[in-house]
Amino acid sequence: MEIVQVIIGISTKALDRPFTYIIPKTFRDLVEVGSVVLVPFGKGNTLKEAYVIDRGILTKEPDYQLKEIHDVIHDVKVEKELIKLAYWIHKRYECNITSALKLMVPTDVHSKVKTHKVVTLELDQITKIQDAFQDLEVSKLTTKRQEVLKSLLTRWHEDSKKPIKIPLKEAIQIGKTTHGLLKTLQELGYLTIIDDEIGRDIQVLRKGITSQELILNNEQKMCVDKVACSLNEQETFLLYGITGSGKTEVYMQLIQKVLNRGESVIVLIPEIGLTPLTTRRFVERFGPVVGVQHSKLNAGERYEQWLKAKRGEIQIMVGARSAIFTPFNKIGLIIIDEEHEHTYKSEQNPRYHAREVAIKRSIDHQCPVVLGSATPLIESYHKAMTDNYTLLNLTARAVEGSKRQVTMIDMRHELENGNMSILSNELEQGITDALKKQEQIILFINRRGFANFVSCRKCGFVYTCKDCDVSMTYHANNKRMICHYCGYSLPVDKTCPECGSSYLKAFGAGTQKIQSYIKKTFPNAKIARMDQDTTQKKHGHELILKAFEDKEIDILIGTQMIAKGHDFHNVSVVGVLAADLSLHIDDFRAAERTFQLVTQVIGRTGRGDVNGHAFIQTYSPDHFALKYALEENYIGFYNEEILFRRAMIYPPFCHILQVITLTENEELGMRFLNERVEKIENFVDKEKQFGDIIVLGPAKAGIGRVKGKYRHRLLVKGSSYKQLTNIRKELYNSIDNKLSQVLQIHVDINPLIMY
DNA sequence: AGCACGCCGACT
DNA sequence: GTCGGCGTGCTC
Repeated sequence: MEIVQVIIGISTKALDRPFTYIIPKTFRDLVEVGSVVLVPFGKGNTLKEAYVIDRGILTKEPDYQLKEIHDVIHDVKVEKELIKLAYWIHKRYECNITSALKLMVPTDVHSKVKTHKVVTLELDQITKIQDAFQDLEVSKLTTKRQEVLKSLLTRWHEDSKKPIKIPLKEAIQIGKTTHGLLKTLQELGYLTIIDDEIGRDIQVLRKGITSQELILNNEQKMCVDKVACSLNEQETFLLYGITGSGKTEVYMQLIQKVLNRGESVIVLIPEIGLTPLTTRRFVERFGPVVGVQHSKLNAGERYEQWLKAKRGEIQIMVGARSAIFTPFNKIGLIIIDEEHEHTYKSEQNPRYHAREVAIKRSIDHQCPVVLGSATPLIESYHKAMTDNYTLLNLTARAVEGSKRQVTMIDMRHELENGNMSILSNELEQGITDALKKQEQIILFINRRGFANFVSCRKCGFVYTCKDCDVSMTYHANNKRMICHYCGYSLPVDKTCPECGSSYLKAFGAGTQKIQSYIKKTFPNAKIARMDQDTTQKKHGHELILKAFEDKEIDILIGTQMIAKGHDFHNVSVVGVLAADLSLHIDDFRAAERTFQLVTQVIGRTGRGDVNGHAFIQTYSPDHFALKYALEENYIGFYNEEILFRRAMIYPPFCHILQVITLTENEELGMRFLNERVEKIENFVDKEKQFGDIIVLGPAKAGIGRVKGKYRHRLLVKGSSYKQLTNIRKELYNSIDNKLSQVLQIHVDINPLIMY
């Protein structure tokens, strides 16, 4: 009897093992390793999707009744390489094999959202409708049909001379009608319903002009040549290239070489929503062989991209973290741009790091990996220094021309000189000058909302969230205090809720406050704000960025997201309003993160024809991270930071395991972690060879309470990843069903953000 | 994730 | 006595 081993598509501990099913005769030719099948499961025989991981012949009769495969999803199959990869992820990141396998298949494969139907009205159809309205006797338009067509026509702009396109669902809504009626109208020739295979996002991207290869400078040529030499083998390159050194062109010429060999390329970028320009450049160069994968695609669009990659209809996949699982037959190159970005590490199970997965896949495909950054992760640069990665340098600007100047402003002096405002005199003058010359300005503040916290100057009362241990942020647009951790909000009072005095005052500045201040100071400037609050809508990012690019905005104020690799040519002034904000956080990466951020912001200016000037406002001008960022000296920063990492034993000199417990009972979390520490110490003693384990904590986490749950943290440092894996296993095993109801844990090895 | 079994309290 | 609450355990 022919049988298969399958993994049931339910991510739970109890089902984290193979189950055996019989292959019915009808499916003999269809079922293979990697097939996705539907099987009856459990007492109720509910149909579940399952992944075939093995196929064979039944040798001995089991003591339970075998069931048969119910159906095969024949257009979906997971390649053997990716099944192996799932097992690797399962083992390395300690997640259910099911959730690892699910990474390999686009989500909702079976929800049948494979195509996206669109109602279109071509220009001649619109004319036909209009004629029909003139002569209702001859046309077969019932009142209902007329109404539907009329409502659809409201989407038409006469002067645009473009046909209408409306997603079917939307058309049904606006026409207050049904699919059936629209079909009738199609038969009568008033409209067309088509399968829009690819989402609109991608079509917009495709409309670009094609671009030509640029001429490389010597450094760039050397980079291309070096990587091109290893196209037949696994090698990891770290491409350290300062902003404006032309990394993207290096990527593109390498991609061309790989395409010429008939192989495929995966390009990872941190978050596509933030960098539509980068994506567009790939599409403009390589046209229809480029696929795009990101979080804003719907299930159908994602599935389409996945299939195209599988069928070889596309050869380049540009995407965020999850694009690393693109099912290409033969990968010839993997590129990870801005490799230091923390978005490459998944914050949910499976907590994989795309760089690690990339290197794993490159071994299977025997191809190079290129990690690119202007501010490589300290760990990565260290790997390059110790010959684990091959270092490639781009130290010269690819396009000579504009220059930039960087000024650090000591805000303590501003205060001494009587300037109490958020802007230093120098930066204010810089903005004034830039506005005069019709050049653009970017102001960066790493905090959204209006003010950091609101407090009473009489009694010291501070608005804090009722469920989280954090102060709440004032949002001016709706005059409410908002908790940025759970979203809880309160209307703000005129008087102190504690002592009734009228001395409530907002301290610290967020994007909103800066915006209102700038508006007052520069009343004639066009100002926009870009942060989580203004970009929630689907195309929020693109709209603001586009408006800025089209010079409809003079001053752009924003958080992190404006610091990413945008390429604006008319920006002459950038200001970091409070460079200290990220410096004093409780994380060993504070200095590194500040360096990255300031470097990135500085890199936003002086990109085109206009000379740039970056202003860095700080209360700690002597901090080494800021000093080196100002000098645009990564190597200097690395050399100093690596000493600190070595002395204090932090990555790359150890691995870190972080345990966060969430409990409603404050003591429980602490008690649990203390018990674990005892266990870990015993455990380590027994296996003397891993004697370098260092336990920090347990202690209340930096943010001690979120959404009403107490958070405790334990850190375990050690040189052996495997040993930390063992500790992680022990942690998971120490929680039974009962305990898991009152205590949740999050365990992560080498997290990029600690809190 | 479901579904059934089983052990308790509340009610006809 | 019976109905139904959900804690516990199993699923090829």
